[in-house]
Amino acid sequence: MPGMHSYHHGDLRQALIAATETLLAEQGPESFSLREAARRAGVSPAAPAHHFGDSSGLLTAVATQGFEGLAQALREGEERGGKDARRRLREQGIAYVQYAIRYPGRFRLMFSHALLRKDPDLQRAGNEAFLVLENGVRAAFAAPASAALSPEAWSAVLALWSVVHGYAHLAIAGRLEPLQCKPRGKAPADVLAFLLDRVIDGCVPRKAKR
Amino acid sequence: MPGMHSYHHGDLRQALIAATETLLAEQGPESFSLREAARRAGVSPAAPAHHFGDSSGLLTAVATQGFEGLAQALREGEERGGKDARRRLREQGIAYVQYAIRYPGRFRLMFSHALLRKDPDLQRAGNEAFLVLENGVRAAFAAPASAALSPEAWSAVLALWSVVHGYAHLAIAGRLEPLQCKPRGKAPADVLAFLLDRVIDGCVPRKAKR
DNA sequence: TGTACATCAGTGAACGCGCGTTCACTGATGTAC
DNA sequence: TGTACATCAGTGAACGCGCGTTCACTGATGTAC
Repeated sequence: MPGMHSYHHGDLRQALIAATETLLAEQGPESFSLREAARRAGVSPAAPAHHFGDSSGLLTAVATQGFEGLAQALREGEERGGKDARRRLREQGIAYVQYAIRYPGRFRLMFSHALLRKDPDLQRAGNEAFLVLENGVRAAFAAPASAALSPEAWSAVLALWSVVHGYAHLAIAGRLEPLQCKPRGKAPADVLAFLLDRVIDGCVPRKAKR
Repeated sequence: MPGMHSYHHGDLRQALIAATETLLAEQGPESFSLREAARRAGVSPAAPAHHFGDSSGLLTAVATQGFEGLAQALREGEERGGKDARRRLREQGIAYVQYAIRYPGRFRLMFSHALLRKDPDLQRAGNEAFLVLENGVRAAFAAPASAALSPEAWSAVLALWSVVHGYAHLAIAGRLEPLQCKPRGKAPADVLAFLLDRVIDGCVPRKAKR
């Protein structure tokens, strides 16, 4: 019954995840505390243990959802790129950076190895996101779905991941703000798009053989 | 007099910085504690306050030295590249990643905005490192030292910084290990060099007009 | 050269704090008969 | 439909911990005369 105060919460699991997201958005993963999350969810400090074991269990669940959301964002971005494989890669890259900037705390948590458990769900979600990129490059190299990628294709995967990951971190850390006045007359979004096109130029063949 | 136990330490300031470096190497910046640093330096918990004010003061001093070391490493790397401007850029990028991998805790601290003070020395040291990259790109574009860089050149600066920064973070976070078996027959160092060359191909003109 | 004194780096005890986790418990829910 | 009981989500008080910072102090150093 909604609105009722009851001894049992109903969906404390999701409520704790939501509270954690709020905390991450406010202060980042380093200063997260299990007690504060419980407080935000209106529940005693011992309650989370029933659902997540300990602090890292809750954070791992949040990071897992984070990777699922990232994979989804990448797929949507890719779709926005239309039919051209290289254009699809560019849009996927933009989506990666936008996701990181929109959810900086969540994004940083997702790569904060020390705070997370080794967990099969987390691993799966991480791989899922990575596969979107890998398949995007696969398409751009016109490589068959089952075969191993060529060293050049792997290099493209790594370069693209590195460049969006680095750009995202620099943006989140506020390192790009002092530079944004320098390339005059370009909106920040255009800067990233142009930059990605240059990297793709260098790493992905313009004409894939069919 | 060396070896003497004396009421005054002699060079507590550097000793605390050294102790902090040890802690950073062991556990990363998140779990740094001022008390532990004092303990390692063999000094009471209140002593650091005399030299650094508070915790963030000490960390800021360490980060400042870190940026100075990075700038130095970039210059040395660049030198290793010989005369060709594009080759120099590549070696500079390799040096960036190597520095991050060699000192992961220090490197992460340097970009942990929340732990550091706004400090003119820190700012200066950060700019110094950035200028090494900017000047490297300037040379590759054959741009005069005083003029503003073209949008294309700025894009190259951003792309190169992003790619090495992202690669470094992914490597530190252990995200690249599972991939290292995939591009068969390439040593990790060669992978990075090849990747950087591709990015430089895309961003930096092959023939600079003189 | 000797003495008085200011300076200030380092002491160590104490403060209050928020934390993660434990524990015996309580009370709502759902199932077996 | 009603009753007994097992289950288990959530309570709230308590634990011990390490932390950053404060405070009045102490003792070595260096300078003025």
